[in-house]
Amino acid sequence: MRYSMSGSASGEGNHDDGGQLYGEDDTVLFQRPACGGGDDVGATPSAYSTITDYLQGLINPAELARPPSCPAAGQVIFSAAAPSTANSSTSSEAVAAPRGCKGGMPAPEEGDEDGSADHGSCRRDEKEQKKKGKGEKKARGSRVAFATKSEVDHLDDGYRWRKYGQKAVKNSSFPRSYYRCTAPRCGVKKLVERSHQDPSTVVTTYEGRHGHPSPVATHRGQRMLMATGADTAYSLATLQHQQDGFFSPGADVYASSVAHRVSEYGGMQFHADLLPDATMGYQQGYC
DNA sequence: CGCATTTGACCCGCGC
DNA sequence: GCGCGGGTCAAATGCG
Repeated sequence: MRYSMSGSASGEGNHDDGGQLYGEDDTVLFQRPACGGGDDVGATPSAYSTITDYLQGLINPAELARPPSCPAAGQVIFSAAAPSTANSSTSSEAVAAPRGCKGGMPAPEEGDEDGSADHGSCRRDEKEQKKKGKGEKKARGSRVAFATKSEVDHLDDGYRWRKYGQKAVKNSSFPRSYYRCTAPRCGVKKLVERSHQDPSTVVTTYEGRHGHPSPVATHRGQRMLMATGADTAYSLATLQHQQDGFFSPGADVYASSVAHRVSEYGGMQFHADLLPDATMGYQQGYC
């Protein structure tokens, strides 16, 4: 409960130049195109337009793994990253068991008890096991990255996260934060970092899938209400623009504090180079 | 007091 | 084999 609702998330207001798609080394930088001249929210958004959607299992990473023919406009940029290695892309979207790790990295559904395991003589073994579990570093489950314009690093996506680490990453002046879902038996992790190319962009990479409902959603009783933060707010704002009435007035109000700011910004970027494992990335509204 | 965050240390994989 | 970088652990600390 310590996580404050980051409804204060807001766009910076500096528009992307947009319209470009260029590579840097092996990376691909997707940048928002003008797409329809300013108000690019004309297209019908995908039903899987938000981080929340993904977290709720509405987005199938396998779906993300293949470029959409024409993604909807004005949504959160996200990319799916198959658990591929730098040298091999043999893994599919399915969670790959860590090499030789006994028991391996527990699947999110199985949970790792979030460190609730008994402390004692076996701690070392546990540690080693977990360390070995890092073997899955290159053979992870599905990863989906979202790039979001936000001032706050940790966007509230409706789930409760516990920060377990922070590291300075190479080629970036911003640290990367590591979060784990606090729900018992849920091993979902997320990495949050700012784009070194656009500090106003927060790249959130989700790893694994929640096997439980969002606490916020449960509390509010509405799926869309799980959506907070600029990312989803942006989507909501987009929906508002379309006046499709998809979400409830409650959700409208809930997100409006940030949505209007984000929507007027409207620019998001996805930096593939922040996601080494990313096999694809696209920005909705690119068509 | 309980829980989350911070932060230095540690481990592992990978490239050279 | 060694060094680098990423990811994780866990004790210390902070906060409500």
